[in-house]
Amino acid sequence: MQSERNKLNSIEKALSILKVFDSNRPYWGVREISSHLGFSPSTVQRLLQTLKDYSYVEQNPETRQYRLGNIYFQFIFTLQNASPLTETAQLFMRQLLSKTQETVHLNVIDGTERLCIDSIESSQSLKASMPIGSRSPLYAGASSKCLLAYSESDFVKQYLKTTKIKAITANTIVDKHRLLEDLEQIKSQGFAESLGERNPGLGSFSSAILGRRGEVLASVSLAIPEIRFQVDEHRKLCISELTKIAKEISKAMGSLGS
Amino acid sequence: MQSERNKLNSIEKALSILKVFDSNRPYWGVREISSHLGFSPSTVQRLLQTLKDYSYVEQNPETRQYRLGNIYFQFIFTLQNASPLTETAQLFMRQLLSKTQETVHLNVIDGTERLCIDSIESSQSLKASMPIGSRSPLYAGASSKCLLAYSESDFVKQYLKTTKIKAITANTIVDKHRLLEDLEQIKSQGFAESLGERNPGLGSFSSAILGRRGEVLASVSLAIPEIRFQVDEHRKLCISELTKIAKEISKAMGSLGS
DNA sequence: AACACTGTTCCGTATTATGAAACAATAGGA
DNA sequence: TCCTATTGTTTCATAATACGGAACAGTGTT
Repeated sequence: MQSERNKLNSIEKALSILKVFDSNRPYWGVREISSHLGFSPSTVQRLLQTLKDYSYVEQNPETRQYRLGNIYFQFIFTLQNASPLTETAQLFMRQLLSKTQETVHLNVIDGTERLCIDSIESSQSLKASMPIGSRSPLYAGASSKCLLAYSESDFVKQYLKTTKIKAITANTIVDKHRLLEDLEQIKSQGFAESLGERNPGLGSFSSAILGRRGEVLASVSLAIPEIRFQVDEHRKLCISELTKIAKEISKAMGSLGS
Repeated sequence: MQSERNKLNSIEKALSILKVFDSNRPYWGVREISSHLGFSPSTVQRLLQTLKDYSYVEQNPETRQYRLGNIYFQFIFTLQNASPLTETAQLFMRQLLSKTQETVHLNVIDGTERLCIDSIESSQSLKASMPIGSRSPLYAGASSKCLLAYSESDFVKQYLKTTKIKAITANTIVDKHRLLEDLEQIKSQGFAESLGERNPGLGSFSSAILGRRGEVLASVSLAIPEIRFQVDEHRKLCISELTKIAKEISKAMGSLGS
């Protein structure tokens, strides 16, 4: 792949430039990007200028360095208002928050990862955080396992075959057979559960949202601090409210029910 | 400018294509975009293909139509974790939510509009909503007026000269002199206030976040349903907590204080 | 079966993106 | 103060590549 030396057209170059901006390195100079990507400074400069004109990047007038622009907020706004999923899910997610007082989030499969596409945080002092845009591998955490459990078996097989499971915490399920058993249990009981598979001290319940043809569209989840996750009464409340609301969203999305 | 018929390079064309996707029209076909923008179908097709490779758009395998992709969640994640503003503000915003139980949001000036870049929603049954990415003109609503009040006077003059104020609701301040008086009052009392200037039944308080050189970086705001906005005790609590926290964020951002 | 739509591919040409080099502006030493 | 080593930015001749008309390949309708 990389032997094909930079067979990129101008669009690909522009998009590659946008990709270099991340949390670790939000600010970049022209020549930094140039040497990082192997494009000439003038090319980088010209592309950045265009991207700047369209608000995809901003330039600090003092340091002259570039960072991401504000246009992405627009796209998120569109995604959350135009996607039938997010739109209908939001009402129900709020209900779930008010009933459980725990952080509620919505997740989809993106490539081979779970992607959080919406999140409403608990207002308790001790609560789990789950920012929009956060990702995790599909084998760790209730939301991930739930998405995987309801995926087509071909996809699951392929995924497990090509994925090397790395323990993120001591509780991550690293054995593929145990994981498969877990997926079966999730389907039979209607929800996924995890404790500290990704973050120590953090528990989670998750239930699937299914579409018209029974395919998995997303998973709704509750992220719960361990101290409350262990309280039996609270567990029961969370599980029952969560599964109830997941069914309601599924219905609203056209699912025919089980 | 517009007489220069479509003097767009390929990048500009690609970015123009992305712009057609909005809440009103989230799904587009190749030829629809083609006739909408005046680019040839083959050009649109080729550009969409590239954008698809980089997750900027997705294609529905059945309808073959295109919609926005998932990459924007990544950018938002970066923006919220790499921007010193959002990062430091978030902790304080949560404190403000738990003390007032009202929806807290963070806003910046983007062009000639207020742009909401972060939001934590109240978990009360009756609460104001303020989605990330939402916008309003700089003359309506507490958050907007607050941003304007602390902007450089040259900018304010220029803005008022070039802007035609349209009443959004019956309560929108349409008189420029009254607006200027309001801005003065905001600066002297340290917070902005509005009731139903943009949405009937919705009140709001807002306070400015200032940077090292005293320039306005953002505004933190509370969005409050009118029924609670009118309760004197609650008003006092909200105002005092809001102004306190705005000062703390400003301090954390390097402001020298007044 | 013919038609009217889609999205997609092909291909020769002319537009346009390209990178070396020059320019401009800044900061830090000596 | 001058020199150097950095920046970001502009220029320009040339080579590369983006372009659109036309053809292709599906789909659903008439």
